[in-house]
Amino acid sequence: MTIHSQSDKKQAILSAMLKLITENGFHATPMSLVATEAGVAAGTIYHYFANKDQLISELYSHLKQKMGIALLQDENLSLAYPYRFSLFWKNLFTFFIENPVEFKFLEQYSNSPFISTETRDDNQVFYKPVIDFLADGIAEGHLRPLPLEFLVESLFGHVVTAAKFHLAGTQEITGDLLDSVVKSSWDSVRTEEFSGYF
Amino acid sequence: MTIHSQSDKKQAILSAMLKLITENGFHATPMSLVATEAGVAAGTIYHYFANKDQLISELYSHLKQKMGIALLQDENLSLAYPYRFSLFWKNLFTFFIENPVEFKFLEQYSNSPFISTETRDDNQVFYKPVIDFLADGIAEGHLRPLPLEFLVESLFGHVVTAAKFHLAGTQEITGDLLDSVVKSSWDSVRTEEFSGYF
Amino acid sequence: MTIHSQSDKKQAILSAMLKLITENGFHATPMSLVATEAGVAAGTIYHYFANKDQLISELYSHLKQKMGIALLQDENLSLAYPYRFSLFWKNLFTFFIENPVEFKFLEQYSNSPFISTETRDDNQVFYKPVIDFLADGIAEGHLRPLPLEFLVESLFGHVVTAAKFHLAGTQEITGDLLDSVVKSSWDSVRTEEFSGYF
Amino acid sequence: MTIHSQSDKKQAILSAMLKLITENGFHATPMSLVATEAGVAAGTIYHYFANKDQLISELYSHLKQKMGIALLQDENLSLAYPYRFSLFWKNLFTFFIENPVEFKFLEQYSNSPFISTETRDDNQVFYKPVIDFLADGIAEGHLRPLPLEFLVESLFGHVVTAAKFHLAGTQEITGDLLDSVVKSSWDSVRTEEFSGYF
DNA sequence: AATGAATGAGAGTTCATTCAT
DNA sequence: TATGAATGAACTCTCATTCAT
Repeated sequence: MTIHSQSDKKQAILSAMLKLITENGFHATPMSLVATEAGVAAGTIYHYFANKDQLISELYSHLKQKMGIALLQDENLSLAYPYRFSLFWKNLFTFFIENPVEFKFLEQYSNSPFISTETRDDNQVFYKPVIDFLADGIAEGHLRPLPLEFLVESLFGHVVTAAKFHLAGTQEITGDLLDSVVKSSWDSVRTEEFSGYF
Repeated sequence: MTIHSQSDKKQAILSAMLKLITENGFHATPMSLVATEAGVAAGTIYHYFANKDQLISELYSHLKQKMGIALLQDENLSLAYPYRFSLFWKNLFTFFIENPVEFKFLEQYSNSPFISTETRDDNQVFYKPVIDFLADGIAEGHLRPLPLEFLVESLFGHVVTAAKFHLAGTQEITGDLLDSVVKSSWDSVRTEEFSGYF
Repeated sequence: MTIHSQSDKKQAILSAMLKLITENGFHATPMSLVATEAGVAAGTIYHYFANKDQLISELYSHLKQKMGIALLQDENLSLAYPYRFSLFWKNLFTFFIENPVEFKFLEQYSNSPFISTETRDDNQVFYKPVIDFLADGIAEGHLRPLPLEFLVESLFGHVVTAAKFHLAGTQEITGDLLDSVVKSSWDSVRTEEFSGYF
Repeated sequence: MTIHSQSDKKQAILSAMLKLITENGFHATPMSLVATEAGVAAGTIYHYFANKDQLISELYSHLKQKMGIALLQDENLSLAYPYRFSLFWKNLFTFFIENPVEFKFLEQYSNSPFISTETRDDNQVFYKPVIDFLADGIAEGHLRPLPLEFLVESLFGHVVTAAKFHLAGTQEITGDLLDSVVKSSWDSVRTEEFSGYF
């Protein structure tokens, strides 16, 4: 009679690493501690992951995918462009503030040397629908003709900044304030045509 | 005839750490390597810095100050609000793209556990003039009444995103594109009154 | 087929430390040398002991206990007081000269800053029967009414001095000389009543 | 205008080492700390002492000599043997309790590997008069015919034990108690002839 | 004589990883 | 599959000692 099923253990290891690395950082999170927190033996980790970097990398991929799914939730192609924009924006924002630990991990490690460029690129697939949505927005004159990749990073940055501010705890971003913030983001990319929205 | 003056050595250590930590990350930058790169003995580092954390912390403070000075360059109180906005924006952007290593370090460590909250707070003084400028902007109706701290982080994020894109090398942000990007940032915070600028 | 059982390794580490520290002293006994002498890897020491101080402390406790057991050997409550005194005295003396390395360690570290007051106190339990024996001796008029703790230290000192002299090798303390030495010690604490013994 | 004269500095270094090594032990007393405590530069120590071991050794010799002088104070050859015995005993005891730091140092280092056998032997000269006194005591039938060196160590041990007990602070050894303790020591070495003294 | 910055070997300790069970 | 004792390279940091000034 074991406490963990096989995939339970893998999940427990990932969760333990997520929790510990977010709290203490990479170099203050020894594998032995991950093992203890996950309730498995140190050696067991190496049945599921080749090494520490692989574990981090897999955790990153896992969370990136989770984020991609959240981003696309309730996508509705029949909505007007600004409303679709708003939906994606709020989807991402909601994912961040409802998953603060995951958010903090992604914030800290997306640009760190622990995640290889290859790993980063592999996980872009989950965002393709939104990138296409933005490309269409430029093509159809809803969005300014800024370089697409810049546009993506810029908008992503807006949501991140808002989520960090919200989670800092001084002032919640909800209701009217949330709408103002989305409008602020939208105003930075929309063309003249859409000045009336929101 | 010595090769180093006293402050030369301290500076050499800071530079070596900046270079190595940006390339390899904190935990892949042993003090022995810093010593070699700086051309000093391992023990010498400990004459100037109490420990590795202190060294990182002092490096952070040093660069934050340098960034603060660059931000305020050519400040001109007689200019119209949007032009002052544009000056600060471009000052910061220029500092980032002209000091890519410093930029990468600040990007990577500003929010990391290696920098204590105290160290972070201590270094906010250098930015006070710009924060006041933004607070005035809201008070005088040039900027939207968003929470001041959010506004600060949001605008800072715009410059960071632009600098990262520029440095990625695919497409330079200069000339008209730079103006478009500044306008995008400005449009996200300005009130209706200023729709005509840029 | 392994060379060491689990407790073998712990014991090997304790023995190695005992040998080396007695020969060279604390600060000339690096952990790496202890590891080599014990036939284990450096890291292995830290499975059994939290740090060097802990290792010394545990060694001390171990030997104090061993000494306590030797001291009480063949205790015989039906013997006359002076003969019980003589038994304890010779028990301790024999333990010292038969375990010269252990003796030297205890000599060198019992009063050193390496052993915490707490550790020292914790190990007094092994000597309680003898301390009671001495307290009874005063109460019953066999021993002079000197402060108990002084009496204990004084007699302990006699045995230590004799053992050191014996081990120095110039002249063995056995036979008649041993009896003279025990008598000397006894004469320093006995009351008039017992002037005839030995 | 200097603060220290030449020999002042040497003395300051010896005093600083004595204080620090007694408080913290050898391996917790770095030369840099000795320099600070003595109010001199680290390098200056090496003008007066070849190295750390030499410094310890010289400190040891210095204190042994001081102890020898104290031991022989008020020596009076015309006194009866037991009174001369008592004088030496109390001289040594007084030196110990009036110089507790020096006493602690001598206690801790006399038997440590830091003091070479050579250094130890060199300093025996200061005690020659007392050793002769004891040898005479045996020859003349005042003292038991125990090995001379054993007698010396034994009596020395008595004084040390008493001084340690006194300095521990629980109970002072003065007045009648001091007399009892000297008598205890005397009784352990005197022949029958002297049973009436004290 | 005196300084103290600089040295660099070596200390204690950690921890990713292995492997016999 | 799971264990966890064992490994040993590599880490941060200390400190006795030197030497240019």
